[in-house]
Amino acid sequence: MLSRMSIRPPLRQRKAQRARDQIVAAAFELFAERGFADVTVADIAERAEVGRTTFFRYFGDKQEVVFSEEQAIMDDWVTRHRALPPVATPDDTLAQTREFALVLCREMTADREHFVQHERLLEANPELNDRAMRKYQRLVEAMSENLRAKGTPEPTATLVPQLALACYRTARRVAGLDPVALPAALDAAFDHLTALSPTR
Amino acid sequence: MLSRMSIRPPLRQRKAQRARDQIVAAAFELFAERGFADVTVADIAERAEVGRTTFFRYFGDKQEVVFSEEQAIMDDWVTRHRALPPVATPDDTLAQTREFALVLCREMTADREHFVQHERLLEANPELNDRAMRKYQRLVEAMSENLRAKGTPEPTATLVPQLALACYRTARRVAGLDPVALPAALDAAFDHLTALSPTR
DNA sequence: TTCGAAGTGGTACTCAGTACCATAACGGAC
DNA sequence: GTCCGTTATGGTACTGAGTACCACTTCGAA
Repeated sequence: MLSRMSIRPPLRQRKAQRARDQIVAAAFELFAERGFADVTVADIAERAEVGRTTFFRYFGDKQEVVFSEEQAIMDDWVTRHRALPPVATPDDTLAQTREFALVLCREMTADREHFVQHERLLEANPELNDRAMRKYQRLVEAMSENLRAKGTPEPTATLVPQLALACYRTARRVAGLDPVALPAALDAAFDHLTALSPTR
Repeated sequence: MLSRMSIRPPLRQRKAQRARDQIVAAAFELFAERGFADVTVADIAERAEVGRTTFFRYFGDKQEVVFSEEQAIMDDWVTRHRALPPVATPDDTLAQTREFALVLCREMTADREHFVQHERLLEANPELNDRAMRKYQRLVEAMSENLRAKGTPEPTATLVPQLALACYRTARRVAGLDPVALPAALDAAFDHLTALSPTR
């Protein structure tokens, strides 16, 4: 009966999800203990009680496991961004993007512990930072794609999301690892951006 | 006599330079033939007539050889940027950065063949693109550091170079691989940036 | 219960990157 | 030129990521 009411996914899927979760949990435990570089995929697989092969069936490479949660979140962000109403002028595009970026920033720092841990992991491992940049870049490109689909012309469609990223990086630098200060710093960065004028 | 007049570096250094050049040449030949992924370090070493070990003495990893020239150029850029006169306002900082970015952009696309080949290589290999982004980021951070050293306060010191990067990426997207169109597109991106106003 | 499909994990491989070391080449001294 | 300390070289051997392959198990639907 309960199984008829709640649409619970088939056993196959639940098992897969459990394996995935175990791998992620094992990986983060080990990374916290020894650091990313000193943990082998075999270590993770062993603690997660799966085969080494299985690890690679769930994650393309060792780095991906670090971003396993981010991916779903970003997909959600892109979907929500697509649902925003179209805007007419570049200024409105910037305003809308700014607001949206602030929401993302707040969500991203909502779990403060998690945010700090994640950022520390990236700081300690350049390869991970590279990968994170790629993710950000993909997010920004997806936003540009959304804007184009809603009629925003170039170069605004590309430029404005890139500006948002520039503001985020600025905020990230100014606020450091403080998850509370970050949204405010992002807002401030946008203020400084819009305060710039075409000197001469 | 000639050896007394021209200050030619000791044999050791010249040999090292030759080995380096051979490795780079061999690597690019092979990448052009088979693509980055299908060339092993052993292949490169063999064609360059050096040991595999020697390759890693000159380059930290396989990717670094792709950026071997860029590194020296970027160092030069940073030095020249440091030598720029200090400016007082954020608007002036933006204007100076804009001008500087345009110069870099022109230099970067001066050798059109090379530029196109390099960009194609990056497009075909995400890992290389990641690394390139790291390089750009480092350049931007160095510029921020220079600005700070010359008294530019935060967040301008961080924001403005990041904005320049945002404009570059926009230009790169709009102009595609066309090295001639790129500087103009960059200039246009800056125009659009400065045309934005604090709506509402 | 049975059968096809899909997931699992073991074996074995390639290749990047590192450590180590014996040997060769250099450069300054005489 | 000869000698010697220093440094570069490249060979051997190792670890670990990532891939290919495959026999075996488990699931799900009939």
